Amino acid sequence: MRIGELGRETGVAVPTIKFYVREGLLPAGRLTSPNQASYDESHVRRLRLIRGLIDVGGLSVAAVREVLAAVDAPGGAVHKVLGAAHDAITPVPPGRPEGLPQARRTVAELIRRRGWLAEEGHPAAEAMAVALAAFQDLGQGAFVEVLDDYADACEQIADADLAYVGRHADVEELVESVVVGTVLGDAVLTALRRLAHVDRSARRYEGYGEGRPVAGGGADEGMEKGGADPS
Amino acid sequence: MRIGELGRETGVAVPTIKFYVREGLLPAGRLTSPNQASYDESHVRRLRLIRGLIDVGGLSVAAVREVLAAVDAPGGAVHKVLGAAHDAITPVPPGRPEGLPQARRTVAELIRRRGWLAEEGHPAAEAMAVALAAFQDLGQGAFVEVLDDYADACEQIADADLAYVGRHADVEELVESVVVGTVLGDAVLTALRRLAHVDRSARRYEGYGEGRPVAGGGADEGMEKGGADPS
DNA sequence: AGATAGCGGAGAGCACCACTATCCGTAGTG
DNA sequence: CACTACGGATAGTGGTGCTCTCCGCTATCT
Repeated sequence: MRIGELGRETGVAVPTIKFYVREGLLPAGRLTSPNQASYDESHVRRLRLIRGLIDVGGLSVAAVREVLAAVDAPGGAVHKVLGAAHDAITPVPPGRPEGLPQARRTVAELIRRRGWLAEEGHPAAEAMAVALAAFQDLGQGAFVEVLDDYADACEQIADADLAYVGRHADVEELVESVVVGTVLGDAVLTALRRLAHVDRSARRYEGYGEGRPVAGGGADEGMEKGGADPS
Repeated sequence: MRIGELGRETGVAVPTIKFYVREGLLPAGRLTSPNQASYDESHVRRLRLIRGLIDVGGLSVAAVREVLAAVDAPGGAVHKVLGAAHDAITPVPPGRPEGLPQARRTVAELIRRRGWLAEEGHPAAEAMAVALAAFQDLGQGAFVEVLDDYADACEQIADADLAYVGRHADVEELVESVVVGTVLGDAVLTALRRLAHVDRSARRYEGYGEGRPVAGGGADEGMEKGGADPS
């Protein structure tokens, strides 16, 4: 397969593919002549992953490069590889609010209370501390009172994620599913949270019946979970 | 208070404040002379909100403008105002994957199965469909099997959020707490999910004890939830 | 054999975004 | 009365994510 076909296959413009190769996101094709190269299914797969991380996950090109480096790393202990991938994924927002040290203590306390095996200085902990400090700055300091509800929910989600991800025998495949599950899973999770908000808000502030009852408007499709067939 | 003090108070550079005023994010100060204006606490508050949404929430300036427009809207029914704020917040990623129609059906089916009072075409539903289609494209179509676990968790979270937000009597205050809770809450939620992943992964792939036991390294702070004092 | 389309590689260019710098004339301040 | 800070406006900056252009070459069609 040549670059044009790769582009058609994935819906990515050819100059963009070249750009990704230059940027080290996508391996170059195998040269068959000094100026002809061939690409295979692994390129298609990798390119789709790149686009997914960028478009849906909202990652920057630089972040994608880091994530892919972690995915491709020779990989010692599974936990380490996953940790590296995780770190590459987790962004820590800028801004240094007033109450950061206090927020860090709140996070450390939460981790302790939960008995979580996580280091205090983990990027995610720092990101969370920044977010909590922002709540504080905005006069919403009481938000910490719902943290345990959030933590409960996150434990459930993490268990579900682990079970899902645990199916993969091959380590490389596992790492990729973790990356995808984490990054795209965030998108799904926030969208679901919005939908749940809409529902709860409708029930509370309308009168249980005013919102259009939903669905059923298009076709009588009876799709169950897991129904979509892979391409 | 003049612009310099406003800047010092919030940690935002004066030219940046001017920029926000030009962009319509922040109302101009009250002119006391043709070329002197005074700012008050509402400006401080609004500016902090803007920075929170941009830095922690990752919103663009344009998105912040929309959100604030919704917050400031004269507001009829509470549910409508919240809906407007919600829509302004929810981004729909670009990219049109192959399986989008199928993914939309999956989402509609989920909403129906859950009995959620949400419209099928809601931005969040669309965002979720895009994310699910991306999973499909990446060969992770089986992810739909954990959707109900995610939905369970989101219902709990939404209930906690509603209870938290429901304290506010004043409508404007309520809307702002919804905006903050939604945008910054996303940041907290994804960070917590990461931490839960780290914990579960450590328990599974290490041996329950290898990870550093966490916390306790800094001081013997005994902070309980809700402890941070507002500034 | 010749025409035509596509290719690999590399550099320059472009559009957008979120600021940031500069300038002007004026206002408040020690 | 010097001096800093201000409001308002315009122009410029740095980073990001592509996109364009050019080159000589190759594969394919007729």
